[in-house]
Amino acid sequence: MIGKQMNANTKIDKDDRVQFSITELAEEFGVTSRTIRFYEDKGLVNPEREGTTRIYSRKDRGRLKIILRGRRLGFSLQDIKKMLDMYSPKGEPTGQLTFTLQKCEEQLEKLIAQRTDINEAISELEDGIAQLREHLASSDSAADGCKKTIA
Amino acid sequence: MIGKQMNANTKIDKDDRVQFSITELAEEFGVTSRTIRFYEDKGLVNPEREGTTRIYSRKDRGRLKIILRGRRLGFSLQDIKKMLDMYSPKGEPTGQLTFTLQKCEEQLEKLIAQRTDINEAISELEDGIAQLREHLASSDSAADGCKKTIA
DNA sequence: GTTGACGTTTACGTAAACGTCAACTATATT
DNA sequence: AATATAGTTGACGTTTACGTAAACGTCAAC
Repeated sequence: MIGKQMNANTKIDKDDRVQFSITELAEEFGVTSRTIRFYEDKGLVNPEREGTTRIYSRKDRGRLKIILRGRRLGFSLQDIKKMLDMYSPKGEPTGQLTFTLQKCEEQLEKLIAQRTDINEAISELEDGIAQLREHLASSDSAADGCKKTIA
Repeated sequence: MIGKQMNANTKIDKDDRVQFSITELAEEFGVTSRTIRFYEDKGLVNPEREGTTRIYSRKDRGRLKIILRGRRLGFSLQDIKKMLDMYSPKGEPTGQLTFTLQKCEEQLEKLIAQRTDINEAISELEDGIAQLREHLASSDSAADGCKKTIA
């Protein structure tokens, strides 16, 4: 196995690790190994191989971290791939930074717009709930009022 | 056509209409007619037919309104269907009201959770953007810092 | 020498909410 | 009659991010 220990005097402590197996990373990041392989399919990671088995370096692990953060922030895998791709050839990261910055700003706007929508929806729902409660309180056969609340 | 006028002295003004064509409703609600037919496929509306042509009553129009509001509020078509279904057999709307109320409360919670997530994402993004701007301001070959910001 | 844990590939399945044809019908106008 | 306009059905396509078998390899442990 990769994740245990190489031999008796190679003491390796959790975070100084150099190699990781797919399930280790999967567990660490709370995803399935299928997910990680999927990211590979999409060209987001490229671990070494020992035979057919994937071996992940710390760089790979870092990329995974970035990928998952990107997902949390709502980026598509495509966008994340672009950011990652533009990053790798070192030298002039300005282009990449600009690109990433732009994507971030776009995403920020999207999120703000979403928040606005959600806030409106929340208000509407709160109103609707209040009205539903009224109807339930005075529950006779006030069937018509419902139309005007939610459904 | 249905939407124009029946004859010279049947003057019908926009909102007092009794019948609507599919494209009228589509335009009014900003969806495509395909969408409306899709809702029918899913059992959410059931317009009359004149031959094969769909004729929408004001009730149908009302249902559409509800459907679209439901969508805006983030309900699934399935949920909307249930609310609508439970409503139709008049008599004791209490069950339906309770159901709808419950769904609304669930949805409200979901939305609040979403808002929380989005707010966090927004914060992260704002921080990230700020850092990216810094890096771009002092753009030498500070390629390593990027990892710690976004990508 | 078998068990079990872990790994692999290939490939089809899923969910939601429609979009996009294609091919046809019906009505109305020119 | 021919064209224009609006409507219809049916079926397949789209998107995203994986899930879920199937069928098999590998390696250490018991």
